[in-house]
Amino acid sequence: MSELSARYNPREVEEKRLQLWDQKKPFHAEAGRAAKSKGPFTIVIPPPNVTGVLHMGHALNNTLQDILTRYKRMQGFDALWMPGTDHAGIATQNVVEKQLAKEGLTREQLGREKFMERLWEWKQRHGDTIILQLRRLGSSCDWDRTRFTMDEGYSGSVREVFIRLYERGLIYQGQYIINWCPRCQTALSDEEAEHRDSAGHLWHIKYPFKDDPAQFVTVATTRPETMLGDTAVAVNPKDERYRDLVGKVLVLPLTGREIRIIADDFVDREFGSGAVKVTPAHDPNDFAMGRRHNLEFVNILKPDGVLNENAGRFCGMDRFEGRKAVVKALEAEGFLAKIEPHANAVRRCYRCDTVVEPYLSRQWFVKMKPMADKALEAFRQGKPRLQPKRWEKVYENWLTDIRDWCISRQIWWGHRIPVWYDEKGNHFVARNEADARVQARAKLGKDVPLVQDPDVLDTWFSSWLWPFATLGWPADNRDLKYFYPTTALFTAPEIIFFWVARMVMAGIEFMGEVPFDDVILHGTVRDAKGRKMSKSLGNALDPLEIIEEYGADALRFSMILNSGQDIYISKEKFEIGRNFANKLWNASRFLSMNIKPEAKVDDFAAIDVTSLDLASRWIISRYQTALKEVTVAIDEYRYSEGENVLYEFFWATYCDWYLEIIKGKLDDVEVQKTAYCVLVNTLKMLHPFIPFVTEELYSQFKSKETILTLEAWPVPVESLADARAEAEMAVLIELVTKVRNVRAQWGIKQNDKIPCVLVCKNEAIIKLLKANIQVLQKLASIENVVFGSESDKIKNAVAGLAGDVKFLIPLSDLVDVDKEKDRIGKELAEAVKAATGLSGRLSSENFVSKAPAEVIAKERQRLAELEARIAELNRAVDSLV
RNA sequence: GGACACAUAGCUCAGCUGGUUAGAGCGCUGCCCUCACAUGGCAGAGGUCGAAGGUUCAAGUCCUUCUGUGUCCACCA
Repeated sequence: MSELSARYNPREVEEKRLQLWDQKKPFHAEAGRAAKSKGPFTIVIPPPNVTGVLHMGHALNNTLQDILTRYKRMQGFDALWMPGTDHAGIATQNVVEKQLAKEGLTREQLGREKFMERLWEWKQRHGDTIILQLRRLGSSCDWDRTRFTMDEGYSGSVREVFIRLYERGLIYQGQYIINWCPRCQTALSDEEAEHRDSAGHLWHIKYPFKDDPAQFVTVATTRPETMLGDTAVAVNPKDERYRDLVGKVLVLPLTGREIRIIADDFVDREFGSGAVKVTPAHDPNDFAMGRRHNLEFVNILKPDGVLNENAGRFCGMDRFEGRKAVVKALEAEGFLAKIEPHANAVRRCYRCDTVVEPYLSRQWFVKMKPMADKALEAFRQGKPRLQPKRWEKVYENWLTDIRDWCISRQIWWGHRIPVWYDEKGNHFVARNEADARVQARAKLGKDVPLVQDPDVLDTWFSSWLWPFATLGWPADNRDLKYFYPTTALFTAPEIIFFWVARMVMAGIEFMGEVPFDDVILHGTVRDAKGRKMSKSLGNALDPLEIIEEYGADALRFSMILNSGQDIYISKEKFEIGRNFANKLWNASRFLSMNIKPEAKVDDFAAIDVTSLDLASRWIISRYQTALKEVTVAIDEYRYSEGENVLYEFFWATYCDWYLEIIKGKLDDVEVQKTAYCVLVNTLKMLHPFIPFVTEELYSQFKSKETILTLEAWPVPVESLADARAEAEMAVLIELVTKVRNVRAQWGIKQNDKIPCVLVCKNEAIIKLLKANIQVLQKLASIENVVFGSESDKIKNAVAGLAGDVKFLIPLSDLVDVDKEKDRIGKELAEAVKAATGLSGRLSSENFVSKAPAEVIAKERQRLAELEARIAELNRAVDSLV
């Protein structure tokens, strides 16, 4: 291992490791493959969209998954991490359409077939890129299983689900108000239409009565152009002001259409004038009212957001242009009562940010309530758990107030809806056209021409099947049985509704089981100023650039160390990870230069602990603690904490103290063994976090082709915890620090060995210091140490050393009064608890009143005595100072 | 309009069920290129734990109110 250079070169090492992993496929999972299999462990990747390249969010998300997967694999689970990508319907289609636009083409001009070819080309090129990038990050996915939501097999699962849901009465087609994006020209689900606050206006318009044009009713609206589609005015039936007017006829300005005043409970008497214009074809509430009152539905918009012939003289105008024109006309003709500023939330397309129109159209829907109820039932039994817990309420609320899911999209990139129509509009839900024909023949008694529904399914209608469709469902196979349900899902809170909740529903519906035990919702990656990283803001850090410059380990390490709620990251942060990897490299290099082959043991059982020096017993004990803490932290998904423990242990404890101490003791083979054993096991613990450098170093010590993720995770050994060694080392460390401090203050150079008198009244401590005098001398750079416990002895000692003595160091071993007080208080609480069985705060309500008075009195008496003793100690301390 | 989260050193954050002297990294100051590492070592300065009350022997930690910041949800025109 002598070829190790003084500086760690991540690029070289990572390339080498990636090649090895590619060859040996150590991440392949199958039932019972692990040496001593502990059973299945499964994660499915949140499939990245094929639209883009790896961003920091992916880097975080996949690092988290990789940490757990590598850890579980080391623990002996058959660890499967299922990779794949998502076709991302609208998003991908938009990107390719933009590309076309540059060539001056539209998708209609190109035609469906040619356009789809372009999309598949895009997918071929970009789908593989992101997978490659995930590999460079170190992700230990079972790459041979990589799935794509539009793969043939996967598409079959999607069709199957549609058909089964239809057969179960959970899918229906209907004419409803949906969210329509005039730019994408497709329907959107409620989740895809995001509310965004905007400063708008409230226009008050006068609607005159037919039989008395001088009188009018005033209505208010934020979208004045929709008045062209009004077919009623509604008031609250309990509203005194309008009671007598219900049923009267008004004349709709600008159109001359006669509309009636209706009464409906929906209307809020307090808002505006208390009268509402009703536009059943362009507002979801009005739509409902329209149904209740049998109103006419007047659609005034074309799919592209341009006013149609129903808009009369405004026909041909864009909706926003039309808005201005309508207002102008109303004003000119005296119908505009007033305009006031009004803040309201406008829905926008989550893919292109265009203002969405509530639009009347025929779409396919999934009836959600029955599935949501089952999901709620499971949730109440604790499945899945969400972390952090606060998201559970959000999740529960959404399921409770669920609305039906509009799943048809008027785009081309996606799964074609498996429905065929005949000329009369009968529909046949079928696995393929041949089946549809069979159905049609059975129903109609003859062959008729059939046309498939031109629409495709919402992209999430395929994503929600991800945990089982990737395993081959509906085919009943061994993998599906073994690896489903999965263990944990790592994702961002933004997609709890889009994805997480729906996966739960699909999992229960088709597999009879919630698809994961734990859902870990991690934060968003932001820049140093707290802004979301995005291409348009220009503040996005490119993970690949970071990998090039600092290494994938550095990227992973720094990111995890910084992960709190949200992650604020800037380029300099990656130095921490880079430096840590370098430190690890150099410590290993140090050992490789100083250790005999026979000292290379990786089991503590091979070390004769009884013969070990204090520092070695101490580092073994500290290692045990670190191991336990890291294991618990990973089990509880607190990775940054686990990483922090390792960082502290390895750098501050192992390198800064232990390695420095043993530099004078390296001729002792047992010490060599200890140093090596702790290092090698620390490499194992670090491996899930920084897989490249740890495996490289590990294999340098072992054989070149060792795969560290297949080695066993270390197991703590209780008997190696050594409280005495820890206490003794704490004293040594404190003393050394103190001496160094004094030296620095007195301006003594670090290499200058100086004589020294240590003053201490505690015989046990003096004994300890004498036993470890070499360590003391080395680390504190002192010599001719004299211990003094009484003033005359000190005087003699100083006299003996004559002019050489630079300073005296008194070691305080006085009682810490505050600490004593705390101890007494705790004792009191515990004593009362022991006597009464009650625990809690010693407050009047919840503790004292429940505990028998005499117990409290007795304990309080004791407390008083103890406090008196403290007062005494206080005086003693004061007199010493 | 509803729900939630956060506020700790100049900056980014730890601090889990209340209990030693509130920690780390970066930055800053001073001294060191000491034979693993200057992507390093040693030492140091810097905090009324957002504000005000309260509970407790004990509060950064629990309760109430306020202020500030952020996130999610929402069919009041």
